[in-house]
Amino acid sequence: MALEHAILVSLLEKPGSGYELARRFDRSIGYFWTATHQQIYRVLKRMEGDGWIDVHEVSQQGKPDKKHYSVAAAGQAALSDWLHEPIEPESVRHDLAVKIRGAAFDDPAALIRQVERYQQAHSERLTHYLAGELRDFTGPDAPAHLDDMRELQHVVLRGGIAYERMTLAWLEDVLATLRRIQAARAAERPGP
Amino acid sequence: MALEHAILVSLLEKPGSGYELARRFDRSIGYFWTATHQQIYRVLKRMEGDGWIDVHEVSQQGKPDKKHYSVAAAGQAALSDWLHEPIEPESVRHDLAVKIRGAAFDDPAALIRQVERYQQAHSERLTHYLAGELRDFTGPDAPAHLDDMRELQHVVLRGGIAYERMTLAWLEDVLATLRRIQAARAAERPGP
DNA sequence: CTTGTCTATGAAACGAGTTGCATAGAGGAT
DNA sequence: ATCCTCTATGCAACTCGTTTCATAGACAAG
Repeated sequence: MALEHAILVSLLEKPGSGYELARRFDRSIGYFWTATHQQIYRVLKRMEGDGWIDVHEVSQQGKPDKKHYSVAAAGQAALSDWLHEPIEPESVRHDLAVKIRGAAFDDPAALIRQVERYQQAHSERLTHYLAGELRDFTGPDAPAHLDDMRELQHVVLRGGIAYERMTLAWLEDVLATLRRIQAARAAERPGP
Repeated sequence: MALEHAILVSLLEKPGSGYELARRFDRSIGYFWTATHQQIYRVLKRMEGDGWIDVHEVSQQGKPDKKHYSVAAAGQAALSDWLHEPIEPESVRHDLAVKIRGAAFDDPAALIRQVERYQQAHSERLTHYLAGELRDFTGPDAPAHLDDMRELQHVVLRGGIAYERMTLAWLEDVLATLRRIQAARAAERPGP
């Protein structure tokens, strides 16, 4: 029920087309809210109908026409209302936690391999976040004075970085636990 | 697509009825995978049809009859297959991150209040996790030797604890940032 | 010259998740 | 007596998210 609001924020940060929004949802905003182009186009249409956003069609040469969206007054108001609502607890859905508990009833070896892959993916994501932070917020090219918008983007990014670091530390714990169990089982039923 | 698997794990840990599962999804398993009783009953029916779980109806006195489920061989196999699949990256959906970035375009005061409430909710959850850890895994009443199942439950709980601690630290950062912005705006446009 | 990628939008169908409602007896509270 | 909560299951309607397919021109690689 909040994709609308994520789109409003993204359009306030920078107006653009549905296509452009879809690419942003693969990057910055997308680290905290995923959406496919299908969802985005559908919701944009509804938001336009509700008067939350304004459109104007832009003819381009060599490329298809695009619809340029920007936030209307009603959209600003809707966002403001939403910001005043209580923050709902995230609805969690962690495959990994379920799989770890499932490993008690199966050979842990397969899961260990998957956790190692997962660990690498998170490690890469951390590297990516840190590069982005250096580039946009703390590096030599970053503006000396950050405006509110960028300050807030930065604190969200810091949250992502903290999350990745915490996850990587925990994954070490998980791997150690899985390997300990694997070793204990091997000792119980020794091979030839 | 993985509620089936969460149910399989929960039933392997302890067989029970749909109602009992629904309550577990409000507690232990529910911290990593949420589900309502509606979803659970629907999926249980499908799993029964697929031969993943066995049922036997239990008459009770003073209470409605219940259907007692346990995992069948086909269910064990399905879980094993799933554990061998790659771990998919969590699909993230953080209201709070979107709201923080939205605060650039609105008065931060309202959001500050909501973040403070949210902080308290996470603080309570951490306390709750720590009490559970003491009770079930490290306290005087905990069994001296933890079996694999409980070892793995414990490492998942440690993940939850690490997550809450990380979140609380980050929320302090968020509040400091929001307050700084609020103060800067007040200084720019001073009141009477 | 065919295949593939990028920009740009959209329809249609399906599957997952949410919300509201219904039933029904036991037991406790006011 | 009446209301509320707990146990226990389920239907129906709805919204949200995912997947597959379609169009269409520009441009680069092989």
